[in-house]
Amino acid sequence: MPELPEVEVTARGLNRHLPGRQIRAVGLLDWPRMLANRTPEELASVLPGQTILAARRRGKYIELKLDTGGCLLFHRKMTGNLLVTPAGTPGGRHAHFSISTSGERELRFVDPRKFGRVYYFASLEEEEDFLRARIGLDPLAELTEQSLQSLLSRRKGRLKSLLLDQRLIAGIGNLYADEMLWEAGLAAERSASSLSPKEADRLYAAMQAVLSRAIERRGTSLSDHLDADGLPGSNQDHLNVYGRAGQPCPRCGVTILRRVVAQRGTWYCPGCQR
DNA sequence: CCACGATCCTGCTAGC
DNA sequence: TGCTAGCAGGATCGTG
Repeated sequence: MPELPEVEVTARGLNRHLPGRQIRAVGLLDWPRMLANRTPEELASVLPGQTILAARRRGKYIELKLDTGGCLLFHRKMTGNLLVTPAGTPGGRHAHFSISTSGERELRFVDPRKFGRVYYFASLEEEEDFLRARIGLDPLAELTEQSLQSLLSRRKGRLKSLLLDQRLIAGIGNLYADEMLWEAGLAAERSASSLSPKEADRLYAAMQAVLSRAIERRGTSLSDHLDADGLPGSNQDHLNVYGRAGQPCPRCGVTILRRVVAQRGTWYCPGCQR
């Protein structure tokens, strides 16, 4: 599932390929539900002629800024990939949206599970209103030890629920939540407000380390993630707990367990997570 | 405020 | 071997 590192890697790739390219046409609209706030006809009439200025990550969303002041926004959800290919490359049966651009390129949204979504906003204000209601602080660019402390202290629910709540901290999903909780030696079902200042700082450091290492490894490709060039990452070879039930904890050797916390499969080490 | 369940989808896998 | 039922999960919405 694409989380912050996977989305960041993809956004960087798109930002190498797309700025300066002009949209020629919209194609492959076989799954209209993928267009969350526009009809296929609206997109086909408004996009051609617009030039892509830049790509960047917003939480788990990818934003393509356009020269008319609007933007496209993508959410990959579980199995979506955004790929840049030469024009005319066969799409495969799971490509549900594409735009062709100048320079004989094509941007494709490939998503077997069809959960992914595409938004078009005519102005950045419109986009900001949308995002403001959905994404909070960026864990790498905006969150500080102090702001994490403050979020934790105001929240009585489970620690893992807080990490997964995009309105508070934007970008962490199930896999990296488990990995950073393991790194910090904290149990997922702890009440967020029960963390000591020392534990909160440990969580902050773990968050920075886990996310930035995963970006360096170009993301976790357990099943679906590919970068904009169609290449997998390598972080799946460096997971400590996620998906490793029955195997020994790399830190203390105790057997890793799986249970459900906050409605999500949760892998943890009962030996070193308290 | 918080927990829990349902929904959307299809590929994969556990189990018969 | 072949089939099927059930699981997985990000975001959102509804209920307790």
